[in-house]
Amino acid sequence: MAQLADTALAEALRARGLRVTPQRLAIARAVRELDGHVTAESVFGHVSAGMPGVSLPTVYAALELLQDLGVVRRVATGGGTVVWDGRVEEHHHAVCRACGVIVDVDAALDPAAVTAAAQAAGFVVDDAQVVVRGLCSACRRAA
Amino acid sequence: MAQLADTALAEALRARGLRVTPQRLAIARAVRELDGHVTAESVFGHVSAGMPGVSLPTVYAALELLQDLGVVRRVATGGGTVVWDGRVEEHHHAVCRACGVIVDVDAALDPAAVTAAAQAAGFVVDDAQVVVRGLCSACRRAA
DNA sequence: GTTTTTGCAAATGATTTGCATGGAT
DNA sequence: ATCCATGCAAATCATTTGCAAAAAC
Repeated sequence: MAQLADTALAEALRARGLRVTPQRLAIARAVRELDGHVTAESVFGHVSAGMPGVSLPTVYAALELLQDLGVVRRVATGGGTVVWDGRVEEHHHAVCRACGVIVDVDAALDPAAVTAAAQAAGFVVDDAQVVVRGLCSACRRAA
Repeated sequence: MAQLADTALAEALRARGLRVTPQRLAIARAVRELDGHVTAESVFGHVSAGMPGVSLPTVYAALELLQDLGVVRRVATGGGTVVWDGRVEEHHHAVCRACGVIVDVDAALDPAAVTAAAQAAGFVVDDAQVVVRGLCSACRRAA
C-alpha cells in the first residue's frame, strides 16, 4: 500500500511538472504512518529516522505542496502553530484550550450555506471545516 | 459607549476577583475600535499610541483574559498566528490561503451535530465555528 | 499591607529566506 | 544540459517566561 501511494503521488507530481524526489515521498509516507495530526517538527523527526539529512525547510515546503495536491489538509486549530492532517475526507475537529489536544469529530454537517456565503464574498473555496474549542475531559478533571 | 463598555468590563473583572487596570480597559477598547480581526501586535500598536509603555506580554495576557470573559473570540484560521475577533456573536470566517485575509461569513448553520459529537468525546464546548479556506477574489485575479 | 499585574529583558519556538550544491528530468 | 529541489545557516517573527518594581484592592 505504501508502494501504491508512492506511485500515485509520483504521478500527481509529474502531472504538474514537479519532480519526484525521495524526500517528498518520504514526507508523504511519514504523514500516512504518523496517522493523525502532525506538525512540521513531528514529520521531520519521523522522516529523519529513516533518512538522515532531510532538512526542516524541505519538510515545510513539502507539506505545503502536499496540501496543493490534496494529500494533506491544514487543520484550523485556533492555536499558534500549523497542524496537518493526513485524513482528507471531510471531518471536523475539537481542540482543547488547555492542553491543545486535537480529536477528530465525525459528524455530518452540510456547510453549503457557509461555503455559498464565502463564494458570494468572492472566494474560491478549497475546504470548509468546523472547529470546536473547549476543555477535554482530562483537563476538566485537572481543573 | 466606550464609557459604558468600560464599566461593564470592570464589573466582570471584579466579579472574578481580578483587578481593573487601565491597561486592560485600554486593550479591550482597542479591540473594539479596531473593529475586526486583530492580532496581539496590532492591538499593541493601537494601544501604544494612547498609552506609551504598555508591554506586549501584557497584551497577550489581556487578550487571553478577555477571551475567558467572553469579550473576544479566538479565530481559527489554520494559519500560524493567533487572531482575535471583537465580534462575539456567532458567525464564521473565510480565510485566503494566499494573502491571509479574513472575512466574516454570516450564514446560519446549526453546529449541534458537531458540538454533540465533541461532547460525546468528553469535551466541554466553549465555541464552534466554521473556517472556509480558499482564494480571495484579489488573489485569484493575481494568479 | 497584601497580592496581583505590569514592564523589561531574555529565552524559546516556529517558520522563512538566501544562496550554493546536488539531483531529477 | 537544464532547471528545480535540497541542505545549510542565519534571519525573522510570534509568543512565553522569570523576576523585580508598581499599582490595585
